[in-house]
Amino acid sequence: MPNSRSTPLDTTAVRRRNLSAVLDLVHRRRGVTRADLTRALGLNRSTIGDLVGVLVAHGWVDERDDQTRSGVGRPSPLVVTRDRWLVAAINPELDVIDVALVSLGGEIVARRRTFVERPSAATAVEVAARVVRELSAEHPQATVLAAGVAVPGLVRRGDGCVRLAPRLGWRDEPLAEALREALGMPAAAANDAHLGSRAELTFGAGQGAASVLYLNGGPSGIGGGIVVDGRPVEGSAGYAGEIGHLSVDPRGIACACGAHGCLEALVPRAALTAAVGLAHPDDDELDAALQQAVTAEGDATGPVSSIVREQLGWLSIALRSVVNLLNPERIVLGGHLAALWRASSADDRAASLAEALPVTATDVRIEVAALGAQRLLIGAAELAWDGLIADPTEVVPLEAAGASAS
Amino acid sequence: MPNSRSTPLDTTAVRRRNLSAVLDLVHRRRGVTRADLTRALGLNRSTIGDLVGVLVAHGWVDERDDQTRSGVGRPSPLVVTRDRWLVAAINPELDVIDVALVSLGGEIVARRRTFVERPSAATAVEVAARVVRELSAEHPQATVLAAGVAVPGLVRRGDGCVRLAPRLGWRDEPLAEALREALGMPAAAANDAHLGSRAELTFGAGQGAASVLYLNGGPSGIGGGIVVDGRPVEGSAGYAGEIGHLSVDPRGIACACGAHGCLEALVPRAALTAAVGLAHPDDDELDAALQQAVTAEGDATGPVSSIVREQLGWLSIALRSVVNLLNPERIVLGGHLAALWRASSADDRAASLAEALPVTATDVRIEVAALGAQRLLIGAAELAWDGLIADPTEVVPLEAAGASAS
DNA sequence: AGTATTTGTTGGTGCGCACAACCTATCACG
DNA sequence: CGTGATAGGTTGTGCGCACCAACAAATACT
Repeated sequence: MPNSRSTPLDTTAVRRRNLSAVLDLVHRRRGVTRADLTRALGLNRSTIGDLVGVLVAHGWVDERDDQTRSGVGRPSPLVVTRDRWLVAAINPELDVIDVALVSLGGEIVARRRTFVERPSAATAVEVAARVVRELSAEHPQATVLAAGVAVPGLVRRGDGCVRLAPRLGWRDEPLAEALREALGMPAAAANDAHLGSRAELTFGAGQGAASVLYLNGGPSGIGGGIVVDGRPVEGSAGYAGEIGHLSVDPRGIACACGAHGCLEALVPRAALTAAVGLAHPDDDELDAALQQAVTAEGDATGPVSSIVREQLGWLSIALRSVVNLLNPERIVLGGHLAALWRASSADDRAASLAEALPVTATDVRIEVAALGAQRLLIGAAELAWDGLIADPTEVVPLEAAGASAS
Repeated sequence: MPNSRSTPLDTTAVRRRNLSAVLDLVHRRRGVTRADLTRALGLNRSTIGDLVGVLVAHGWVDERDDQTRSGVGRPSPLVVTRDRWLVAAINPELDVIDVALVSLGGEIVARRRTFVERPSAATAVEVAARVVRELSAEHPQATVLAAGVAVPGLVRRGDGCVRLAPRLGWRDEPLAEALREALGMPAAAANDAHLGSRAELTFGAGQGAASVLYLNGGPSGIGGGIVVDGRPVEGSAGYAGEIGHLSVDPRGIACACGAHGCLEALVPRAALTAAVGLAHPDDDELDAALQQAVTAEGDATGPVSSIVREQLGWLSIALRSVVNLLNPERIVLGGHLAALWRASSADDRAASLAEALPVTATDVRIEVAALGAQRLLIGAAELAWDGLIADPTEVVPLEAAGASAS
């Protein structure tokens, strides 16, 4: 049943939701006092005490004294994340399969990069499953409960089927299902830019904002993630956020997607790397080189500055459209778009939203992504955490938690 | 607290939510059997019986035998909307203030159009309040509980302040507040296109879809409403949905907003009315005249057909961008965009999403708005219903309902 | 040391929903 | 036209959960 104002609830849903709300807050803040929880959630002190007790019993969190705090009144114990339960985060790329174990609070506990040239989906699943088992064995005190995959391509909502990943040459691969079988645990897959935006929203440059627009520039194009009222926008089938294929110039050059004048065709990373004369820089190297080149030129008419300026111009047109369309609170730029932004002059940056509607544009903050190279793994972990945080007592029966917890 | 996975609940929230869910379903379907409710909401039969009983006691709904149904088993009573409680819907326009009383189920019970040339906000509030009282007096068996206003302009989220309504010449008018005071009841205001999209979503061409993109073309421009996963997208401050100010051609002509190449600058209603030689046609007249002109020409190179074709071209560019960005399930076109769509050739229509990403474009259904001239009033009523349906027992104490009912 | 302040703890209360058993109304079929 | 099957409303019981109020504990201020 779509578009209903509210879904019905039963009595057990109350407990589930409240446990979930507490755990979620501990997750995003990595440490909260019980007093904080009562204030933030508006529940009764005794209720919070009870809920935290349940989470402790199930091995999700620990309680300990809060040294740092001071002030009148009885000190409130700090509720902190624990490494008893982990999730696996997986990011298959052109020549490497990146796997990590991530704890509650989004911290990477272990990470291993395995080099494989253009893996098939089957190979990727196999390698990922093996590495997850290896890393898991190296952390015997912890248990991995679920997995999330960040895929550079279009992933169908619901079943996590990769409809198209041009960079990897995948087409209609039931990735999440295969991984679920190979690992014997819940697994989910989603577009990498979507997950990047989730990571930035929860732990990075999007923190505190309710509606965020995230644009990431990579070697194969520009992807994006949209967050509205705190919820990621997936679109009806999961393919939302393709900001790279916004039409920016109807008479523009052809794009790999078959259309003309797409943003990603007009603002390619390759143009920037070529301008600074680097073959395969990572994002940090590109960022540094661009800044250096622009300062060296000193003048906005220099060759590198001109390219930066031209690209920023196209980006501004896209930003203007999307700002008018979605009225976001914050825009987060990642990858080469971050480098482009930082290399642009203050004037050009200030002018980037000059053509957007004033009421909308004045309150938008444009920021550079904060999470760097771990972004996709953290985002993939968030995806895996979703189901667990939504129902913390279902996934981990009390006996299991009690049995191996000292 | 923004972007949290779930908000906490208390025990009373269960009742509230379930009452709200039942009432909402009756509202959108205008008549549901108790058996339907049990199935749709997944609650126990006894619970549904109880909830319906409460709604009946508070004067929201009636129960009566369902004549139409047939089949084995005990017949289930039909839960139907009642006219005991109404909301006021208000739509101030350039030269008329349109006021209606709307019942649960979105049906217009009474409507009065009052002609006023370019009213100030104060005048509009005064006239609206007077007309609401008049209509209210003509329906003594009913009570008006809340009001909603559809404003042709940018309305701030939260307080319903009209930041800018160029057509009316309003600027920073605290409309909702003024109306709340004048009427002595809750009042809310929102952008007219947003409310149009809500009306189409609930009762019109958007029914059944969870993510809908709505574009409406009027004499003063193109507005839009976005619905994602069943929820209207307002943006951080309420100004989302300005599809008319999507950049479609960076070298295009200047728009009233100060930018260049906005969709609404390139697809003006005036061009179509001029092409068919009508001065001030309403949407239906324009639609009929366009269809007639195009069929008369027979040929795609005729003058009217050319204009239609050119406008559809620009519209297609905008649709392509937004489809790639939001992956909607359905697109609903209203006003002159509906006329434009219907006057276009089948080939041109089929080609309109040719440049969008195939996975996204194949499942999009493009439809023409279904609700006609009542759309904005129904949408404004929806806005007013929001608060009432969210908490049906709070607004109407039992005594009040019992006292004047029966 | 005494008081004010903040917070955790405990037992009692109310309430909403699930469940099961029972009752009722219709249809189908011989 | 009666009997069985089917669908669905009705009633009473029990459980779970959050709230509340009073109490206990741990700090800071004077």
